[in-house]
Amino acid sequence: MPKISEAQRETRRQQILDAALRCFSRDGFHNTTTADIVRESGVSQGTLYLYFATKEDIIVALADDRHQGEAFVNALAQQEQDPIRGLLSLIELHGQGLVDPRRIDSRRAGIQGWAEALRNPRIRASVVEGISIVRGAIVRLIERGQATGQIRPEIDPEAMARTLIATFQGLVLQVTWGEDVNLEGCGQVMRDMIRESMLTDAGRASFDTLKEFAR
Amino acid sequence: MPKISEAQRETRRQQILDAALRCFSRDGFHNTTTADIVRESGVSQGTLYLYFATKEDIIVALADDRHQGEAFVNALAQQEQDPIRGLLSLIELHGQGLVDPRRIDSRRAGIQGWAEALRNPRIRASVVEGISIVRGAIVRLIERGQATGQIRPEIDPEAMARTLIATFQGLVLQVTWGEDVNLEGCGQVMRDMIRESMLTDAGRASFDTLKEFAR
DNA sequence: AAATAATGACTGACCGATCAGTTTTATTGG
DNA sequence: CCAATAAAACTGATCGGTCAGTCATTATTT
Repeated sequence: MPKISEAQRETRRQQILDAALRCFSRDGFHNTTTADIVRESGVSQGTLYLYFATKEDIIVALADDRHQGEAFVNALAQQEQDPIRGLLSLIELHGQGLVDPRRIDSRRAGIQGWAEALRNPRIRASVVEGISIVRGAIVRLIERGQATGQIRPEIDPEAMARTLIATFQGLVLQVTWGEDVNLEGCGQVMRDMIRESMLTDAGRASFDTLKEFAR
Repeated sequence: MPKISEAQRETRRQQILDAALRCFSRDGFHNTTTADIVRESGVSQGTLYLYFATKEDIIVALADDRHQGEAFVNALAQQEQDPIRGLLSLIELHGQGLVDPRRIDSRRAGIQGWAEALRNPRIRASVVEGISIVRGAIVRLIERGQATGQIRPEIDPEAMARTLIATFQGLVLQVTWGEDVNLEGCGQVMRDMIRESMLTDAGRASFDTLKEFAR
């Protein structure tokens, strides 16, 4: 008979994951020892292994956790009536995540995960899945915009979505390295690029009414 | 009296670096042991430490080596008479590097370096330096284009350069993870974005005459 | 023979994972 | 309500294995 409830167990698990995220952000996956996570989380060495079979499982669990936020943000964007509005809000939300100081550890560990994804199939699967969620959301918004005549029909939604995501990924890198990025300027560039290369006249009309909203 | 010439010493050094690059690409920095590099390069454990004081020094040396190629490519782009042509050739060259099978190890180790740059000041310095070389080249091309009236004066060269570099970085990630990226499509998107959002009518005239060249 | 280069067995430090023992708590029986 | 009990949770010292870096010795060249 279980001594602790499911909720208690989940709390404990999160406590370990939170500590691990801080450690990974500070020292990287490989320079973080299980002893570090134990110290940071306050549980014992043995307890750690009651919740995760291996150190790698902790990393994978953190990678999988990221999907929740992504799925939420995308659902939000899909709700918008106007697909242009959906696109801009998606960009806006990702832009906010780029500078939110509460997400520093998440960004830093995330980049570690990008490197780890090269060699670790479980992490690659998790990373690729996360991106495909966002890409799918963008593709759907673009297709809706093409259906309403706001987005040029010759645009390839998949290629456009990948390119937009790539830009965000690169900005995450540069910002997280601590470079002095003029994010306001880069956002302006991205919005200009979208407005000028992606939208029809009708789309630009929508875009311009949302300008102050999307800034 | 030295038994080997400077050239011999350099060859030996490169032999170690080449082996290390293959190992880092395959296993990552942290899962590569000095014994692996020794096996792959054919030198002895002791010799390794005659050429590099620490394993970290090998990583830093590889990071620094990347600048040579970048500096060369940028010099090439600067030589172009027409700044639009310079920009497109820079993009073209980076695009080629993205798919060149001979550069797989370099791309994979490079991404490892991006993660490592978060915690290792020497690698961060090297990575940031490499990017600033490319950024500087793009900024100069844009400024020249603005001087000739081919590029819109309201464009912020720094922000534009950062955004373009960010896009490439993200594409490097996606391609290197083995995702099925439609690079032709993404290139089309990028060229469209540049043409529509960055260029004046005069600039577009230049661009269009180069279209077949740049494709 | 003297200086430099190369070698590879070795070592001390460290780390992920384990497990025998301890504590906590829900349930049971009086 | 209060022990008694047993199951589950927790603990932390310990261990087998690994690895970066060393150094006494050997090889090569002038």
